[in-house]
Amino acid sequence: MAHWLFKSEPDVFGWDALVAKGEVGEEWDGVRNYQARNNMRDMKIGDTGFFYHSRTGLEIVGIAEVCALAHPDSTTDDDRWECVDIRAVRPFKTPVSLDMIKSDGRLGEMVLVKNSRLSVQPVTDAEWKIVCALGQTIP
DNA sequence: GCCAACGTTGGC
DNA sequence: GCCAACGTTGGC
Repeated sequence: MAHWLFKSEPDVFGWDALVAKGEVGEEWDGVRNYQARNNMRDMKIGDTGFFYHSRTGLEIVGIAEVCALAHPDSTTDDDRWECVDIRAVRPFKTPVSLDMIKSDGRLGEMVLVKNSRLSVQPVTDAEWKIVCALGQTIP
């Protein structure tokens, strides 16, 4: 099972908003970047991903899972753009801040550090375990 | 709110 | 096909 990271500005759509969507989850629409789209095309049902608050917050706050495979983005007629649906799984007991990630030598290769602009990122198994441990959360 | 970094666009 | 100009993102 692969792991990912979804970024969102909490002022626009934060963790609480995802939790409020419950089992049905939320269409992760609005992504207009090929790398991010390709990552979503690679996702399988049940893949899990970190939920990261960008711009305000700057921390990973919980774990989400993919509950619908990539499908056309309903917010555009442009058929290049696709998205998955995700739903909240569990919050982190302790949010893991960008500072914590940057100061942990084992996480220096995370895409979040290397290419912070990419809004949907892959996360390696090793990174997944380390961040979950930092967040005091079951992987 | 600023601005560096990045991706995309479009003129040539 | 190159690359300058532009728009957007996100950390600070």
